[in-house]
Amino acid sequence: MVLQKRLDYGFNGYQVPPIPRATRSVRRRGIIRRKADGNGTCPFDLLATVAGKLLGEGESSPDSTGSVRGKEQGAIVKDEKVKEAEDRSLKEKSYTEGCYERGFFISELVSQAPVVNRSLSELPHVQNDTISRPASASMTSDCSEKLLFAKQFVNGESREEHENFSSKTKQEASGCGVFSSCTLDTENDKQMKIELSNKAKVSTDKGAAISSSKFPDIWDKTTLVSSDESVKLSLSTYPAPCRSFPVIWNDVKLANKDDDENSGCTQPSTPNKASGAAPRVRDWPIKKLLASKYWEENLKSDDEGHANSGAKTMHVYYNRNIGYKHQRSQRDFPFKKRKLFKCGSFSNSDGEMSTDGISSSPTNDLHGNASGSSKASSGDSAAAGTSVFNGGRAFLRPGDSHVKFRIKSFKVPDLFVDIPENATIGSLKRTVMKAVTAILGGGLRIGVVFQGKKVRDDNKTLLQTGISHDYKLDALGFSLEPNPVQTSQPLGQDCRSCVLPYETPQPLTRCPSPSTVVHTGIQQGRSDDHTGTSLSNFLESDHESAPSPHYAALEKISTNSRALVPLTAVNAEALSAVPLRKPKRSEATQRRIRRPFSVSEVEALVQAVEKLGTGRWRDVKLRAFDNAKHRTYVDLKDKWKTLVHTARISPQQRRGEPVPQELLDRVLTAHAYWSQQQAKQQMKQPSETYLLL
DNA sequence: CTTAGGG
DNA sequence: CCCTAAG
Repeated sequence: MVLQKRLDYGFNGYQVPPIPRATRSVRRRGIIRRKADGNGTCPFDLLATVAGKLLGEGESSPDSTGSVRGKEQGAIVKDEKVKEAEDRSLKEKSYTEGCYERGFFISELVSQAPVVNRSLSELPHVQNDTISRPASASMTSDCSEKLLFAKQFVNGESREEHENFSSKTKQEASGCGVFSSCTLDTENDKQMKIELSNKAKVSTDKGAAISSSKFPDIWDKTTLVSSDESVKLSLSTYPAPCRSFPVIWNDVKLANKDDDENSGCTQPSTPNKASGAAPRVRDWPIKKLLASKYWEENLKSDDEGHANSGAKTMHVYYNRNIGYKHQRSQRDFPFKKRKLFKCGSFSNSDGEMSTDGISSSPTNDLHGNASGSSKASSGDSAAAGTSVFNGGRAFLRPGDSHVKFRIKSFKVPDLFVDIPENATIGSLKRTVMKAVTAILGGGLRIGVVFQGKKVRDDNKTLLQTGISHDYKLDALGFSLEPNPVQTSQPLGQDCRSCVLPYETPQPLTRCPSPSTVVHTGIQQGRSDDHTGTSLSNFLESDHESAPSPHYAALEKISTNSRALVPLTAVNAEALSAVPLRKPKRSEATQRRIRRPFSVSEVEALVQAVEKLGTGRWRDVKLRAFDNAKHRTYVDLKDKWKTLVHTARISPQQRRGEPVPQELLDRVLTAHAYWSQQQAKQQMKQPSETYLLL
């Protein structure tokens, strides 16, 4: 019936001429303008009406009658106002929260020669996850990387404790969690016991001989100053040669908990900006630019120390490898990539091991450092990135020649977890699990340190090494190191590519030092992102979809595992100081979830397009999907595109929820009609312009 | 911000 | 769906 009716009208019914584009303000009142859309002259209106009656749907085409039309308009107009207001508030809120959630992560990577890229996807254990993560984790072999963990100081009380992470840094709750130093502890305190015969060989990788010193640090500290708010970022960096994989999980520390009373971070809703009102999104670009300027300048001039004059200071984790003394100049090879997730630093020189990792457990370690908290230890030990064993203990078994080791726990490499704020706890767990699994699965190998020295010779027996049943208990240690990349490493360089759970390599616009790259990442809620881009994403994120207690998640985890240390969030100002990063879709920017159009939606879309044409998606959106926040006009446009395509292909080739042929026919019909209209318009336009000229 | 298209 | 060039 319907079809028949339509045929009756043919295309002659398409009388609705495209409405000339109006200015935005006018457009806002689009509904009014729509009045001009032929009073029911549109064949589709009639069709709809007829169809509606036939189907008993009542009024399926409000536009068919003036009265109904009027109602609709009024309603829409009103709704729009409300909506706009709501949107505004929503956006603002989002923005605020976004700033809050944002983490700040800067890493610099300098690489050299052979580049070995390794993407997570290559790792069997790592699968696409719900968390947004960098496209691919890539690492350069033989590279050194700098990583800057920025911590934000809220009240200018930052202390220049370069070596102390646990300084009273003000943190903000951020979506990013830096797991610094989380001991992988076997559940229930089970311990790993390894029993080896004295003849067993110590297996270590010899190749790892490149010294980190090869990549002198170019700048240890830098200060970032955000232009408008005088926020300063004191950044410290440490070289992180790939060869060493930092295995560190600091105790989880919830962003604001201990030292953040002032930051008010715990309350997401409280903007942490000193300036007060959150900057408008539009200001971003400018701010970013300005900030970048400062940034660069500061990088150059602030090598020696942070100019800590700003009221607010971004503190950065400072990781310095011990014995790292080379000149920066040596480090000017082109960098290849940077990633959000930094490959931890690890002292390369043999002796350094001993000073590095410290077990988070109070237990006396081999090093006897017994540094109280892991956190402190990680902070204290310059090579924070270091991974080290802890609790290595030997059991002596008088009778035999076997040596028993009790490895209480291994530290895990730094992990950068970026997860939408509304992700579930479960997904967070999975995310962390995957990251850990990825690392443990293939990216690690064991290093052996004996009496403060790294035992490189895999062929030596324990006995030869001195690890006998009567060796000093505290002399042996193990470390987790990045696994060398099997495939590439022709030169035998020992810079193992790090397995990066999350990556964020990106061409930097430019860096102060030729070889240095500062990579920053800012986390974004739900829509993640480490960049400004994310902000917009964040704002646009669909709050309806899956809101989840982000903080709660962090809290919970931290409480349970004490492994979460949210990356210091950066406030708006701080964010603005993160310019070096090309807004290229940040890691965090996760793709919106796919939401197949339902038949009813298609119906609505078709109907709207029949009436409005194919060039007014915004109006289509307003008309038919005004309350479907997740459907943007671009989405509608895309859907129409696919619909047209679908209608043209054979039913067998179609996938997904089948769309009624009837609708597809209408699609083709309407598409053909409007295409023709468009063509006509184009024909006319030129001539008119021509005439005018 | 919207459109229009390519990816 | 995303990304972007254009307008």
